[in-house]
Amino acid sequence: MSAVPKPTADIHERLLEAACAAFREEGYQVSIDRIAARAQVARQTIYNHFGSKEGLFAEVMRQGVRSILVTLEGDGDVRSTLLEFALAYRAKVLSPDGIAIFRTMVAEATRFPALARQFFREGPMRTRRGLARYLARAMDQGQLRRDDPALAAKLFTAMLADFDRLQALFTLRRTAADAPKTAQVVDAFLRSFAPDAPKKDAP
Amino acid sequence: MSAVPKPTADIHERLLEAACAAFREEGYQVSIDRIAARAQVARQTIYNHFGSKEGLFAEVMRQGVRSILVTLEGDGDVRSTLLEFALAYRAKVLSPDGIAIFRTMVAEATRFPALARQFFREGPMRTRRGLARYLARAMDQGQLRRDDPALAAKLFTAMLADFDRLQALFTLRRTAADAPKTAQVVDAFLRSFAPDAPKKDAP
DNA sequence: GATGGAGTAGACTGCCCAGTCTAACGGCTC
DNA sequence: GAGCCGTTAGACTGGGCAGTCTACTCCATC
Repeated sequence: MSAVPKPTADIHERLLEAACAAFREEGYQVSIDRIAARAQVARQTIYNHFGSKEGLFAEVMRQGVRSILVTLEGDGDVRSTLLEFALAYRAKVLSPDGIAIFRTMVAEATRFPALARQFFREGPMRTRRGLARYLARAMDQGQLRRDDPALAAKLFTAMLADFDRLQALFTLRRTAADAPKTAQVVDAFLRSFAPDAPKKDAP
Repeated sequence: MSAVPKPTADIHERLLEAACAAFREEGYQVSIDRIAARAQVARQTIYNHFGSKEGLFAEVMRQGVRSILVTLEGDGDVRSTLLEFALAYRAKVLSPDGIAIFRTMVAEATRFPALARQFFREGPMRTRRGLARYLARAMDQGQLRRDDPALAAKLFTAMLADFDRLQALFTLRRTAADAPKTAQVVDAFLRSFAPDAPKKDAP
């Protein structure tokens, strides 16, 4: 099995996976040889498929950001919709993969400025825009106080991830992304963006 | 002046400064030779002073985290105290230096786990604890709703920095840390943590 | 069974780097 | 002026790495 693991077609896939794991564990400075060994592939094969180390890295990061994306579906009430999103968002962003991709992209942003911008657009910005659209609708329907939806989305995602991400990045310990904590954050957000005054159904 | 810039005593300082700038601009992988050239010093001198590249790096990062710290003094009302803190905090954390130190420490946290932990303790944790103490007092005095001060501090610092920091890290453009935006965040925080109900002086 | 495409092993080039070592320099004190 | 200390320039060691090149092996197709 270790002698003949070559269905010859999905070598590309295998290579991407190996490179992904290697870059996550060791950063961009991992050597091509180590990636090749990991994928059980000759070094030259990597150059055949991706042209250069930079090409491989770019492909891996583009794939990585997609794997972290979270979308939100809004059918229930605002709180449960936001809570569901919050749980999924934290699960992705604080996962070992999410932290590793974040770390690697931060580290290499100055070396690959275009890639870093793309990462930002297709990661944080995309999430924020989707969330802002939802919040805008909720504001229109009077379920949230009228305010800048983009600002609200920024603040919400910030509250969900920031401190725990710092902790994971620097202490290298996985953060316990437990549901009660997440609910606390959702409620703190809702308190700040609740509709102005309950004049209609309260005295 | 460039031929004899050697007061022979503060070579140590000059070295630290040069290393600081070099690490910020190029990351840990900057070569010792480049740092030496920058400080106009022989390579051997670096080893005399710091023992190794790692020793120099550790010293630079420890100094860096201190330079970013923000303390808060609470004499005025809550809002103006928090606003003052918020402005100072954003100015430090989103400054080119703040972003560069953050980037470097994130990138090297796996190589220097002990240093990264120290960074976290003496940076984000310290700030959060100071802020939490202040918030706890404000809660005791009824100026803020009773809640977990540590959580409130986490959320506040998150709202202040997170999204703009991402933007700076990935797009490499400096974020406009303008005062109105900061005030918006402070007010969003205060809305969420305002005292429960104005039962005393309102009907 | 010849051809060609994809993969492989490994040698090789050219480069960079951390850290050590040596010999010399300059200033300081006694 | 002898001795010492910190500094300096540069050679040197030992190592790693990206990317190229060559010679070879499969394997599928025709």
